[in-house]
Amino acid sequence: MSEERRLEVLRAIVEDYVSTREPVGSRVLTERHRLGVSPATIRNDMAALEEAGLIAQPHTSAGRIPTDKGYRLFVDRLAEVRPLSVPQKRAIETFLSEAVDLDDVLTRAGRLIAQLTGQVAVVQYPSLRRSGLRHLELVPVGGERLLVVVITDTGRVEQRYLEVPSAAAGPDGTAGTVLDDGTLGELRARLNAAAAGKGLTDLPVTFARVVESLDPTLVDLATAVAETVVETLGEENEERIVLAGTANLARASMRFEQGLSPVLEALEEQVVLLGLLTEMAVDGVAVRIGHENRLEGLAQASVVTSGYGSGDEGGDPVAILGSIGPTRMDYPGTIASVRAVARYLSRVLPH
Amino acid sequence: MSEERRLEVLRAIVEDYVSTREPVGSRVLTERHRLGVSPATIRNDMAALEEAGLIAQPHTSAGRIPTDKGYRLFVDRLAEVRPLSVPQKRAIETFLSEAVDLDDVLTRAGRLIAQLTGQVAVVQYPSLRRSGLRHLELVPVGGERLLVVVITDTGRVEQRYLEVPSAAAGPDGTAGTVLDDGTLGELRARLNAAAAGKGLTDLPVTFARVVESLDPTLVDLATAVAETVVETLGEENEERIVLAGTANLARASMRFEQGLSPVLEALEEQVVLLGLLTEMAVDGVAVRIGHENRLEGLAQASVVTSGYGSGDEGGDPVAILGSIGPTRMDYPGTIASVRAVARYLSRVLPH
DNA sequence: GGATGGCACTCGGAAGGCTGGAGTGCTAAG
DNA sequence: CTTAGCACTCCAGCCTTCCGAGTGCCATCC
Repeated sequence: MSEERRLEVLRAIVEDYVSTREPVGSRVLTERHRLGVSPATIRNDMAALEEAGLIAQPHTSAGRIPTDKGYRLFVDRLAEVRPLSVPQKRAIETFLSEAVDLDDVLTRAGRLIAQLTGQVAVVQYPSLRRSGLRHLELVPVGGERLLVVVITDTGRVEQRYLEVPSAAAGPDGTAGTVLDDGTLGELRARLNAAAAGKGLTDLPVTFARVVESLDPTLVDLATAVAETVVETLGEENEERIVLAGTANLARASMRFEQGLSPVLEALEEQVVLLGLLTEMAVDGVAVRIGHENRLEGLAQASVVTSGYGSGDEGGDPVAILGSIGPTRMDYPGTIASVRAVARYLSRVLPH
Repeated sequence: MSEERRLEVLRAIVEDYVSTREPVGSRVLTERHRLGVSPATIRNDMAALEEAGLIAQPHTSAGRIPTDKGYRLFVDRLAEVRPLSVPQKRAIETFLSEAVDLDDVLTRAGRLIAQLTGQVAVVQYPSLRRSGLRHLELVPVGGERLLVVVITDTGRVEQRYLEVPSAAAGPDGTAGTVLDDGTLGELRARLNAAAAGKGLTDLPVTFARVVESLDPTLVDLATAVAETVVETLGEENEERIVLAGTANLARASMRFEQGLSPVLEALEEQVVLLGLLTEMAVDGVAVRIGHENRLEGLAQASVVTSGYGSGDEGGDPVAILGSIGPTRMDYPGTIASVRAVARYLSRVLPH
């Protein structure tokens, strides 16, 4: 009863079950996989695999299906990486290169993954907290409001409205003195000169230094702007997520035993989903199978993710993307797709 | 056989069917609705309603359900407007006022509608083509690229990268001469001064005039910028949509006879969905019932929309939002929710 | 003439029973 | 260790039965 063949049997079971969606029995296994032994032998192996908790039978006298643990072993040791085909790679490249801005890139990445895997895709926006400031823009809006536009290293653009602090307004109550183009231009120039390239950690100090050196009438305004910028970059809940391919879910709905509403619900809880993603932040590809996900709703689902935007290899990735599908998914294919898109994305994004 | 009572019967059927999801028979109708007549009488009325194509039976010896035509009549003549409760209104107001920027407002609006109606919500981004330019920002990125940030009347921020035309670069091949802060600042100032508030129709002319008056070394660059801006505002496919409450769909999946995949598919086709929305553009609330939607996938669904952002009443709305659910939806409730959110949105948005 | 009560008829869907086939585990033999 | 044979289990599909809800029509009443 060679250990080796037993694993081969496990692989066969996983592959068959994934492609047919039916519990697989000893007979079909021998027919479809040239294992060189008879069904009876397979049955012995299967008994051992079941003993080890790698496979299970839905009911007596039914075929076997892999358990979460079985999938785990398959992914870790049995799955062969299957690189994408050249046309596929080319498709990714062209489709992504057609994007006009960051939003567009991420949306397209989502659609790509959804289409390649036939599952749901999740793409997290580049984390603001890990981004540096590229440029800061101040636009007066109406008399008393200022639009603060923050452009990050990663090409993300965030905007916040700011009520101009009343103390900054002229003595007659109008804000004319401060909000004219010249003053604002100078403030912008100073702030930008000092802060360019700096990240969340350095910014407060940097800004403080700039504020000190300013004309007293500008201090209040500058402080408010600085605060807004730091807040914007520090906001945790402002993290965004793109979902794509929800329709795929419905099409594959029979694959989820308990219906797909728990899954859809989990997907709608963006906060929770974000937690899941950041938890999985690694540079390479990570796989969570079934109950390995702490989320109730995803107990029947597996999540395949990869970090992206970590520059040219190494370092913490700037955000995560991935694909979510039934535990009985095509792991090698999904992993390949997710990785491929993540890599291209890393290359395309400004770094 | 009074006409009046017959309509009353129709209303009763719609209301019962919507709340119970079961075909409704003559007996329960008399029990639940104090119509003051016997089941036999109701049966006569129902025969007439069926004759008129307003109701139908799924099978012989089953109760009646409203047809699309029946719902239409109900919506047009029978439904009583049911305003939202005060706490509900307050909830909308506070939730929307907490939003930090446009993206956030629209996302929140979507969630609100989804939650209020228990259905899927659709929110279209303010149309770029109907927006005026509020501010234009030019940010140098690396040596040879320029980030063009366009901020519209409606608070939408769009960004485009622009390769600096080589002719604009200095004779030595570097772009230093043109892309320094001073020149750029001047260009920005000129363009902004000329273009502020102008819309898609006026911009080309305006820009052309500015370009004429510029230093010859700047002409190429300015032209490129102007082109980018006009392109950005004119792009039709760049229209965006926010979806919310997809999970609600799954929860109500049994309400769709043919499963929900056609519906989900229709929702994923953003282009198509946009077409649907723009087709329904009216200032007030519009309702499309079942087959009135040209989309195959939405034959079992109804769409309730409202324009928003049309300033203080009147004029074309700047975009559309709405809710999509099964034909057997709570029309009065949905209409009230959609209208309420649209109104608050119109108020909150910069105009 | 409209409203009503009575009655025969229809039909969908749930409940129960039966059967075939796929699959297992065990044992004994190679 | 592998294999063939065999008895056993159990699901899934199929058919049948049966009940209740609901209808349509007719004769009757106000």
